[in-house]
Amino acid sequence: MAMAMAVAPASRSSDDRQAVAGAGEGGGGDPAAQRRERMFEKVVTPSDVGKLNRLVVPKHFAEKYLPLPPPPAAAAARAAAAGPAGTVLCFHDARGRAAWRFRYSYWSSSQSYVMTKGWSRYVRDKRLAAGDTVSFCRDGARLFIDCRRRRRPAAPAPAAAAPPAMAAFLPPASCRVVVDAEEAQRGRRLRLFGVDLELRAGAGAGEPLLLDLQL
Amino acid sequence: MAMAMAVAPASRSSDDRQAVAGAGEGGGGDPAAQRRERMFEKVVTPSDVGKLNRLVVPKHFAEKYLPLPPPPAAAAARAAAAGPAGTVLCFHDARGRAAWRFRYSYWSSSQSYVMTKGWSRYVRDKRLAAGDTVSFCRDGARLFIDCRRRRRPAAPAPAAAAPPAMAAFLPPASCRVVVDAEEAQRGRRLRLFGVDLELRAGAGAGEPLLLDLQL
DNA sequence: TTTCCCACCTGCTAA
DNA sequence: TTTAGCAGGTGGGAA
Repeated sequence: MAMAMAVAPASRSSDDRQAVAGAGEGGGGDPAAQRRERMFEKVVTPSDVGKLNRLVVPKHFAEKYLPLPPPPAAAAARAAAAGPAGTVLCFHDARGRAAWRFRYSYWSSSQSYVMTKGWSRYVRDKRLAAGDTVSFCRDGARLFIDCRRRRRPAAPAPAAAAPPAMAAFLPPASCRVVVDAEEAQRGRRLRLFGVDLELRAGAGAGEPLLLDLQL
Repeated sequence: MAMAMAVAPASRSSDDRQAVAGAGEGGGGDPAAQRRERMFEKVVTPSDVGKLNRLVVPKHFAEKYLPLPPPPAAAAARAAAAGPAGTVLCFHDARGRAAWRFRYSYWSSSQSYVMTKGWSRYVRDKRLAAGDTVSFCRDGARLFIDCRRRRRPAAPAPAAAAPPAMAAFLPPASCRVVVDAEEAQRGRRLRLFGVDLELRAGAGAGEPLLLDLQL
């Protein structure tokens, strides 16, 4: 994955629009928002908003702002094996009255801190896309979450590059759809002339799949 | 996924060949087999025979035939947290003298009943494949398990299943195109609404490619 | 290391 | 429309 991390402490740079309380659309001039301490923000990766249903929290931010009781401490957890590891964090929506509960835990296999359960709902409800930014703040013990769109909305969807409905009957050029192998293995869906094409590869695929559409 | 469940109580319908004791190949005319009460059978899914090492038992059959002490009862199980939940069921092989022990438990997270430990060995030893059928019977307290191959050893090329040109405008049911991995690697061509689809897989493909066409 | 196993998790979909 | 069921996943621990 060639995506740059692009994680930064929420600095007060000039282009840092509504990084904390959303002075633009939702927050109005909420004075309470002024008291919120910025913790960190992250430009989300494709994986963060994809089917892995988890947000990787950069380790240094995680350990600074969201410490977890026994993170690398592989203590005797057999006795208290009740329930999944980690904890549940409740974030208030910086722009509304909603609250977002995320399971937050440490994955020793990848040595990373992640938000899992609940995260996919946030991605869906906020329509988060790769390149967008999520920011985390706090006011005392109260936690807040906010997000904002990336600067350039980017090409929406290469595959959906606007094939006009009538293109099928007036064949245009040929086009090629390259499906990343990893994506393909998880189930990739294309839409062709109003028909959903779901493509799945076997387990061992190593190279990208090609779907040549000769129109 | 558009996979039909194809689970049914083992009824004595006319096409229900060798549903219980395998009168065809193995069981001969075993009179003992006649006393066995059919419980249920399931056409196993790719997951049931794959790397998840578990068989999902349809809930209504599980609750009817294989009740579990405290299934939805979220009783105080903290005290006796020793060992995994659930129980162990012992099934006699309907065709032989073997016995198969499966851990059987309830997963509250997915609200489903599953056979876990021991199941993968059965899959391996019987060479179970997706689409095959496993059936469960009993004679009093004795439990039996049997399996049989799927009827059609897999369609050679359902791709040519003649989707009429106008089908796109009068949406029929959904159809599934299964492309053999080896075929796919050599370059497989489909024709959809007059459009040639050339499909190529990567080098390492191990399983069949699926192209679900949901019309 | 690999495989199995356990207890979680979630999107899709049919009812 | 909402929801229960389940197919298809995950990380982590044990063997």
